[in-house]
Amino acid sequence: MTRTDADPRKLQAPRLNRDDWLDAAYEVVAESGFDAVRVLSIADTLKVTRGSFYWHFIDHADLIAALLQRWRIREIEADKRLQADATDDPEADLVRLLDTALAYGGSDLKALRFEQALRSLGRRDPKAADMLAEVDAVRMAVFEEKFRRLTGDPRTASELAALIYLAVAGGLQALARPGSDDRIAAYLRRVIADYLIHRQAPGAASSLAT
Amino acid sequence: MTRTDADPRKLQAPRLNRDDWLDAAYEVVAESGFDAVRVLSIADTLKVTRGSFYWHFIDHADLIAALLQRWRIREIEADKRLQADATDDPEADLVRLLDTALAYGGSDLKALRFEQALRSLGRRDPKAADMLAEVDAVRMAVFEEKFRRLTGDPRTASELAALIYLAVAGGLQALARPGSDDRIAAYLRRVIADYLIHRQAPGAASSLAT
DNA sequence: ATCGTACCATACACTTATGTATGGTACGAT
DNA sequence: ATCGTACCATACATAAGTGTATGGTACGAT
Repeated sequence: MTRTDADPRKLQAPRLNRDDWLDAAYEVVAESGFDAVRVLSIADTLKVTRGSFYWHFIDHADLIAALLQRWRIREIEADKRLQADATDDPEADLVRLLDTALAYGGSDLKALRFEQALRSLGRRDPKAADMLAEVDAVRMAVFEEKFRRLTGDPRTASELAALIYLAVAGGLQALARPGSDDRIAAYLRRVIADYLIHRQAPGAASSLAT
Repeated sequence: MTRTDADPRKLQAPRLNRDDWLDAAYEVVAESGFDAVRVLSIADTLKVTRGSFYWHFIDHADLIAALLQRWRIREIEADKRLQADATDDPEADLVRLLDTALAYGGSDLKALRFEQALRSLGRRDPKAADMLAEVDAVRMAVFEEKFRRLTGDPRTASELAALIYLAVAGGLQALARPGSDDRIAAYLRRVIADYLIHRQAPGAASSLAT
């Protein structure tokens, strides 16, 4: 009754762990980018002093590294979950994958903003760039597998997967803007479904051979 | 002979002007983002002290604002130049526009990186976001005008223009990565030319009406 | 020749950030 | 009951950055 009220959920638990700090840092990154991650300001929002931080982390770089690692693990596991939901209809799977990808901008906007900040970091930090490349490859592989079962040609499959990934990335960039339109997502969905999944690009593979 | 050698080009001119500072800041932004713009470090690379800076600028915010303004003016003028090169063949114009846009990632990589950093800033700074929206609108209008002459329908034209812009934006994001492939640009060019310019999406406009 | 102005250096005050060292406290285990 | 440990506060040292005030210097104009 004095301090640590035995409430079921931590209401204002004064004691923190490593993940609490990571969560708070995650918010800052999604809001203002990696360069805005300050130990001092996070400590303020957590209602503790920096003494807490230097107990859970060795230094500032440790925080950033842990944040990247946690993102990496979670994203790869999310893709594993997506691949587990496969049916015997690759076409339906592709549409479903596209839906989840495009819903990224609507449902989990914070995660999208974090990833954008991470891509911004990746242009300077090689470690971040490597992680992004790895996660990108894993995600593309999900699309690629569907296309391979759909078309048979592995080369066309990898190219189509890359193209979809690029278009969705560009679309999400726009979707993350305030005042963005649902029509963009709808239009992207339509065009990709019509052209890439159903019709395919005649001679697209050979055009790359040159 | 003592100091200001009358060489045709400024070799190591000790005296600077406002644009020299803007140029140096531009480099920093393209390299490490807006958050890395330090008056002190730029003064070091320019081989002067901060006394020079506070002569040409009133403060740090002034530098950033001037940098944004200069970018804005230049981009709008570049688009005016593009629109001036119009022929009577909107289809050929579109292909040419696409070429210049995709060459963006290859030829002027520094400008692309600057713009990426600017978009990263735009997620926090409303002024930067406004400028980006304005320049985006101007660029899309260039595509839009071609599509309007090509299709006749203004609605389809604006939607096609938006889609091309998104796809190119996503593609450039990937093209800016080290070890990126020319094949991505080639493939994007092909798909957009085939599908959007030549064939068009049947029923694409009506799909957006719902 | 000097005089003003444009440009820069120097020195100071202030703020914000990191990292470290050390002491304090609550809480479960024994 | 006390004891260790996990967690946090406090205090200190240091660094880096901004902004300001003021003095210095080169250079063209007259």
